[in-house]
Amino acid sequence: MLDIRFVREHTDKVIEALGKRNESTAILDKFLEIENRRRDVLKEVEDQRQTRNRVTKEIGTLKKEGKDAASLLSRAKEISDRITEKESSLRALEENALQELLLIPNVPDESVPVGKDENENVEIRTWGARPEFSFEPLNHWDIGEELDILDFERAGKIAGARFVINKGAGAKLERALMNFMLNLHTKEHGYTEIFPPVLVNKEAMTGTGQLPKFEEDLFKENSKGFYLIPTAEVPVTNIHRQEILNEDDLPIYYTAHTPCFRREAGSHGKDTRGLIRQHQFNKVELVKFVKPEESCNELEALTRNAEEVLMRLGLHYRVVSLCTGDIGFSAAKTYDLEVWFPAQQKFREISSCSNFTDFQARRAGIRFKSPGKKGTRFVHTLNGSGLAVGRTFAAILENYQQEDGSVIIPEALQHFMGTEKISKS
RNA sequence: GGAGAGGUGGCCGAGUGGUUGAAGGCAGCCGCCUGCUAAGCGGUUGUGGGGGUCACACCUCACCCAGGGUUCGAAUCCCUGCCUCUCCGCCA
Repeated sequence: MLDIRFVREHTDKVIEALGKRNESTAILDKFLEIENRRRDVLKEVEDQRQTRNRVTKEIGTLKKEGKDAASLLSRAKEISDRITEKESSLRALEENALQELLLIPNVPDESVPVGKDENENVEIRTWGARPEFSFEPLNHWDIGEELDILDFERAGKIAGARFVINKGAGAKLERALMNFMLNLHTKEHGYTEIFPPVLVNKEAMTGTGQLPKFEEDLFKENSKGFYLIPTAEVPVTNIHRQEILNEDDLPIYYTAHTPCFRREAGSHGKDTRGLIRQHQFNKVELVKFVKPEESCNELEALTRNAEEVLMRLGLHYRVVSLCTGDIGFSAAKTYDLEVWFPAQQKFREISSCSNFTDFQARRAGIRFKSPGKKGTRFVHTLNGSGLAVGRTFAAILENYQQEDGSVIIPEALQHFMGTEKISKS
């Protein structure tokens, strides 16, 4: 969420940001109206509390001296009643103001290209080259089923659409990818491995910005009100919720491998086949907590860390800077990594790396303190996929498929797979 | 699931319902002192909001797990929730 004072004092900037995002300023107007009333009532409440504190103290003194305080008592009672009344309307205003504020998106960074939708995203760089095939390359789901390493049909039987069973070498490849990615990030990129809960509470979901706006994207557990995480960003960022970190502890780098769960409501008919859009998928996530002045550079570094995975797997990809109309609600800036899918003849998102500036930190109350200095500041949080395992799996099948139906295992993975190739058994 | 105990500042730890934002200790910071170090002496140190200032100063409100309640007044009393710990049972 944005700083209340910033919204109040730089309303023009917020209006501009909403405009760039193609969003109406209606929420802002509503927020400001409530906020102004809140401040008026707050002033009244505080003035009256001050009076009450004075009278109350006097009563205490009189009682101690054994004097009569009856007249003051009735006056104090009167004031208190009035305060109680005002307080309840103040509480309502505070709650309403917060609810509106939670719906206002982050302000895009200056460097983010202005654009309406994904068509105006800007390609930053590409790596590698499209693989050449002497035959018509197959879709990964056909390859996977043919090799008997992916089973969508039976997954449908036990769970439903948008689920998959990995089998044999398919299960092993999934595991190899997770190990490869985690090893790279922990051993070479300096991230600390985390294995967090995948069921989280409402506060955690609000902290990273999934709630209240995107409830329909989430699976909710009914008996205790847990939510299944749509990304490890949620539990891992919330590790430090409501904490004041020491400046010396920053930056903090975490990586986590978790299953992710998404309702995919509103994407009926999109990517109905294959691994691209599943209700459950594995992902290795990168999360950073950094000082504000460093978050821009940290985003570049984080993105490079994710790219390294693709480079080592020898997968052709490009980096795209999302335009203002396409960046996520909580993000100030986002780079998407898109990997080449030969069968579809297009680049598909495989990682999304974002700088959330202080937007999540303010929601989640993650601050830091400099030793010897007064006050605290909000950290900046960043995260990115490093990478989505299912989509990486799919990309490997498609890019490394052979004419005989087998799939070559990229060298970086061979050690984890114990084999150079997956063939039909 | 059953039975208990407990949640106070960066940490430890006090706290008869009325100058307690909170004793004391530790740690930190600033001085002083002592060949150096250690010790010693004095002072100082929470967070958030509102007002105020060029900026300080300063004024004020709130905060002793969270949310309600009792009261003129709550860290202190009552209720609910959350979390932690111990014992029993169950369990991967």
